[in-house]
Amino acid sequence: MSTKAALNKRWQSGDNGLAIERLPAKESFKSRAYAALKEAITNMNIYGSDEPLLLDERDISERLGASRTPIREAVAMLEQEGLLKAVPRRGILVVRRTKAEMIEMIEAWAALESMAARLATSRASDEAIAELRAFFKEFDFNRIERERCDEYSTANIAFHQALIRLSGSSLLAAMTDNLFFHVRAIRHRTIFEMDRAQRSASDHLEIIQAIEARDADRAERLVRDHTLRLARHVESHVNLD
Amino acid sequence: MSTKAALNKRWQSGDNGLAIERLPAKESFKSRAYAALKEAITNMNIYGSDEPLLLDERDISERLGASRTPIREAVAMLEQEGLLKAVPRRGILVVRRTKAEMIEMIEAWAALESMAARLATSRASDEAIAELRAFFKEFDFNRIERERCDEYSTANIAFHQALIRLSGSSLLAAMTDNLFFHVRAIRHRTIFEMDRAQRSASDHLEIIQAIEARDADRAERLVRDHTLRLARHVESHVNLD
DNA sequence: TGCTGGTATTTGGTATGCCAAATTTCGAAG
DNA sequence: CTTCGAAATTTGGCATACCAAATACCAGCA
Repeated sequence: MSTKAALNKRWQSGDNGLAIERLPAKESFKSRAYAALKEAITNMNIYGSDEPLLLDERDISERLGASRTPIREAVAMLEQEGLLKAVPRRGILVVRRTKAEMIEMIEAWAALESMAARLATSRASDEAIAELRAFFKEFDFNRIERERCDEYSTANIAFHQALIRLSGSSLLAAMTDNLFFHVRAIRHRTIFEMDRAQRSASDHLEIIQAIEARDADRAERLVRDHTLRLARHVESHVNLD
Repeated sequence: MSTKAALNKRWQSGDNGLAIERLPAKESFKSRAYAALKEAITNMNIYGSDEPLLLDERDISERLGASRTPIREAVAMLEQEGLLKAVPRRGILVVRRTKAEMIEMIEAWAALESMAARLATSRASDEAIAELRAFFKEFDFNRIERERCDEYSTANIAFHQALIRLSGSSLLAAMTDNLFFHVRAIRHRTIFEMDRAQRSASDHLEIIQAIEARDADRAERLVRDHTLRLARHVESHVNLD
């Protein structure tokens, strides 16, 4: 290979075993705006009122100290993610999910997490599963009593996330994280209802036992039914729209 | 309500029974660029070579007859979707999935479609299921022989999409569509291998029968195993990376 | 007082231009 | 002929300006 040719493909596959990555390169305004907006939306009580929640590009760009361009790119990403919706000449509004959509999300969650449980039974190490059990101990009813339900809900989801990570599939983790984001958004309105359906510590214990026993079918079924039960609960007890 | 107050909430809920929608409002360059780029990427033989596939903002904006701004927003969306990756001072490259990622996608697909099958058994009408069977007839082995495998693969995926739509969940449909996009991308390289694992018409027939019999557990299991079989096949017979 | 029409303002969409980082070019040195 | 490095070029990130559509405001009329 001539020198010239070598130069021309300088970074096409420079894989010579050297395990170094491109250095962090301070993240762009676009990325920072994306993170800031997502964070802001997360901490927003989306379902607290019925008024349309709308943002203003110029206001955001001012507050973040950047021009509108990177903000608009961040908004485009969040729009793709389904969190925002830019309406021409109106504003950028935070999307509210309907009850039907929320139920679909919980069903998708049930699908993904039950698959994760199945995969975990054949892939997770005993040690990793043990960590799950240790994690589970934190879901002590005593804690539930004395801590804010809001925090408990967060911890509850963390348990499910830990379970999903046992599958070793980063895709299942990513997909459910996105679903959890939306489901968590209605916690302000439905925290009490949802927790009642979700905090069945016995369910969690059974799930862990099934995974420990490497019983794929049982683990999958328990997780699926556990989450589908939440879906049915939301269907009959939660009021959105 | 005063006139002023009425004006202030003019479009919050102007629902007075008049069944007219906001007129189409010609889609923005951003949307068109997004569609055009996605279309282009779809028709691209992503795994046909090992060279990095990179795009150029200025070139694209020229060819689409728009400025770089809307193109950049479209790219940001496709980046969020995982199809592109903009690398500063390098270019916008089309993301290639590793074999491990591809397997994770097929597993997620198995999770979502098996849930769809379960839901379909309790929600789909007999008529809708019948349509599925009619659709299935197109998957005649004779056709397989005489048509291009490429087209067959597309039709095969269409069958799975039809099944998923039976669930009535547009979310499951959307999530799997996205997965199918990626899985289809490697068809050029692995079409023969993948079809061998997927074209088991008998599997499809059994699935339909299970749904017709409203046997949720069986339908779910058949769909799951059918797709997980593809995952294992890809794992052992497909060469990526 | 209440409604109407016109005007000023707001707001997202798009085009342009500049900048810094990274690459490529290319000529001089060895 | 290879190597080296500085200049020229390329390329994405960002800021700014302008536009058209839609809204908000307000004067004027009934």
